[in-house]
Amino acid sequence: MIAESEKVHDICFVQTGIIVKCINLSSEEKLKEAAKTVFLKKGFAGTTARDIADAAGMNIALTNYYFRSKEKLFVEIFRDLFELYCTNTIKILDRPVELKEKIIAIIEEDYRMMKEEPSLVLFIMTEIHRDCENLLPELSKYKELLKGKLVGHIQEAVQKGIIRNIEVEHLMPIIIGSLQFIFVGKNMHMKMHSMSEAQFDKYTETHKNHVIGMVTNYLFTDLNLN
Amino acid sequence: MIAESEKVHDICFVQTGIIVKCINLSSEEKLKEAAKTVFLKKGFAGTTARDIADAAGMNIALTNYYFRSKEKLFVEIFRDLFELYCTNTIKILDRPVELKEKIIAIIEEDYRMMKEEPSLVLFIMTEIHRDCENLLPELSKYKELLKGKLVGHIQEAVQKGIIRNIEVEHLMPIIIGSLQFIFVGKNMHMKMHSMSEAQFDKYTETHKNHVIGMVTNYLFTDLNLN
DNA sequence: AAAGATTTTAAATGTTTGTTTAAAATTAAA
DNA sequence: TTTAATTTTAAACAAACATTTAAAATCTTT
Repeated sequence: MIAESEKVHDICFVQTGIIVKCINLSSEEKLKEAAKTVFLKKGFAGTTARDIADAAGMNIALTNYYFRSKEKLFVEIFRDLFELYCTNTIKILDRPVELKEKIIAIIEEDYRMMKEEPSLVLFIMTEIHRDCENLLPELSKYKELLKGKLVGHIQEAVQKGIIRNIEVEHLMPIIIGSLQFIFVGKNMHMKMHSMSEAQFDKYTETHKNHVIGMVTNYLFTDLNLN
Repeated sequence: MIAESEKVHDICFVQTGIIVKCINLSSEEKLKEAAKTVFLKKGFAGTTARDIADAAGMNIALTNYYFRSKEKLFVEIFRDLFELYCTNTIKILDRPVELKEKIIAIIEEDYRMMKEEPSLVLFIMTEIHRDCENLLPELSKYKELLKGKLVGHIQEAVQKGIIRNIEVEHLMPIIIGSLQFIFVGKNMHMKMHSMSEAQFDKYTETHKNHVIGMVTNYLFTDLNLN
């Protein structure tokens, strides 16, 4: 028997050598973390209950004991990840800075998120493609949040003539699409140009800078030319 | 019974007016077409042998009779679809027109292809993510073709000062990324903005025009500003 | 029309799937 | 320390899975 204090998967907050707080990840949490990793890698259809149990180092029955079914566990994880995908952008819109600065910050933050979880976007798109209705019942929440925080700002900027007149539905894809595409096709691009992980990191950073230039150039300059 | 001469999907080898050999490909082709549809919709892991047989209206054993296994059939279909994905772009590069015109033509052609097969890009990215090594053993073929046809043209244009100095590895994603992203996230965007299929068509066309403006603007104008 | 080759079928194969069960092990409460 | 509640386990479950088989049906050749 392993003593409680020796169990792995604890998170300890240490300040100047002293353990301030020590949280023992419960079996339920360990299972969910392991499942998240596997689902992100293999998707819902490609993941078996045994994959999850193996990744967590736990018994095959525990998924159903804690989450009742593979699908219920998946939906829980998907909701978390979709919120991560959406709220990153939304919280930036609250910053009290200029629109151009905001848009650059969105791209930078999006880049940071994808660098941390490169398969997140492909995962979300794949699973929505598979089962849109069940996975996005509350999409309108994010939709309203995003629109509410953008529309006013955009209209004001359009009237002032500092930004191109663009529908809000097109603005976000214009801003984030090109960079997210690179991560969606990560494996293809890596194989295509024979890149290592480190080289891919450099590649995406360069690409991010191209995107910042391209997007701001299009939205904020030469409005009379097109 | 339908007479042999009236059957569709026959391929006949004729030499000096005489039928030397006549192969009826109907069942094999029907099966492959049905499998292509199902794989595009559900992916490899989400598709069962029964899904394919049902879609083709044929017996469950025929996949193995004609293609030996579900995976061999899948690989065959994936190769076809990946070629479709790549060669569309490559053949445009042969046109004897200016670089700017070529890039616009690539976007237009890409748009046409995705309108015809909206789930193609997501399918390719998902499957490469799942099994890159097995699915892309001959990727270098397309890589060389693409680079060979672009590099010279780009370098020349850069020297003439008519295009921004950009690495060829970044050029294609800059051109096609933003628009392909819209189709990768088709279901999400449709649900997000409560669009019908017809409305999505209009949406993508508008987006395509934004992309053309944005890309050409970035690549061909104001080179001194950034 | 008969013989031979090919295609299609229904049934069965063994494996893997998600899930359940009931007992064992562990933890918490008395 | 004993009892009760909870967690973990190994085993079993039916259903679904890809694939195979051998017979039936169809087509081609003679």
